[in-house]
Amino acid sequence: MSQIEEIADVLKLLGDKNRLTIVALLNEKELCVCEIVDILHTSQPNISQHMRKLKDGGLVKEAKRGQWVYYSLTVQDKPYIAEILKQLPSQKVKINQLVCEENECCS
Amino acid sequence: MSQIEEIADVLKLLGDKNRLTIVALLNEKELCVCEIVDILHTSQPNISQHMRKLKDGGLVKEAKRGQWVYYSLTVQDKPYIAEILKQLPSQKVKINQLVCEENECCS
DNA sequence: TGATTATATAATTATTTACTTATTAATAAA
DNA sequence: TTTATTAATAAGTAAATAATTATATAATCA
Repeated sequence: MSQIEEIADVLKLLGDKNRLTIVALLNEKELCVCEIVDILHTSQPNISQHMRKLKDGGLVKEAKRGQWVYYSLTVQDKPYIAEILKQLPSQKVKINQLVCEENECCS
Repeated sequence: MSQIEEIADVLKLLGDKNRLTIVALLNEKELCVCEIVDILHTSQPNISQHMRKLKDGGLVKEAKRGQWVYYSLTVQDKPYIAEILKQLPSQKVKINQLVCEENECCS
């Protein structure tokens, strides 16, 4: 695959509102699937499938701990993604809301 | 539309091999439709439709001169696109090949 | 004027995509 | 061991997308 094609595929991954929001969230801290489901208000299988695409595209990695799977960004090798992340609004509020509902998920 | 949604839409535009190549080409110099058709080896309507999407997304502008329509980039307001352009391989060779076949198109 | 060239638009098709629902697997807790 | 909880997978569906083919518009030129 050509270099342009590879970059186009990465941008296609980020060209989806839900996936771009997930990446913005993970830019604040690693999160487990159920936390992302909570924040994005969509179904667990939907998020699970988005995470697989992001993983296949090399943008995130997973770490299983207990019954939870935590995802984190692996975009250090792609400087243009850092620039995109700078443009995205802070997700701190959403992350903090999670902490306030600790008994709901992943606590 | 949210800020994340707007950026996702731009990235979706760039997340197509043909459109990303067009943007890389226009980063070298403005081009008319028939030149882009020549370089990308696809049909004129196909390119025309990609150009409309890029225009609707605010990434290019058009300038009609004679029977030709020249397109150029309008991405000054989006710094993250500059960073993406830096990662793309140079299109100078393709542009120069165009010049060598001057009697074919847009000459 | 009529022919040619450049581009856009319309309609169609095939493929891809995001999402839902249902099910499975794995871990943990009662 | 039964019951929850977390996450992944499979199957199905509806919508979006890229490309093709055919046609229309507009400018230039003989």
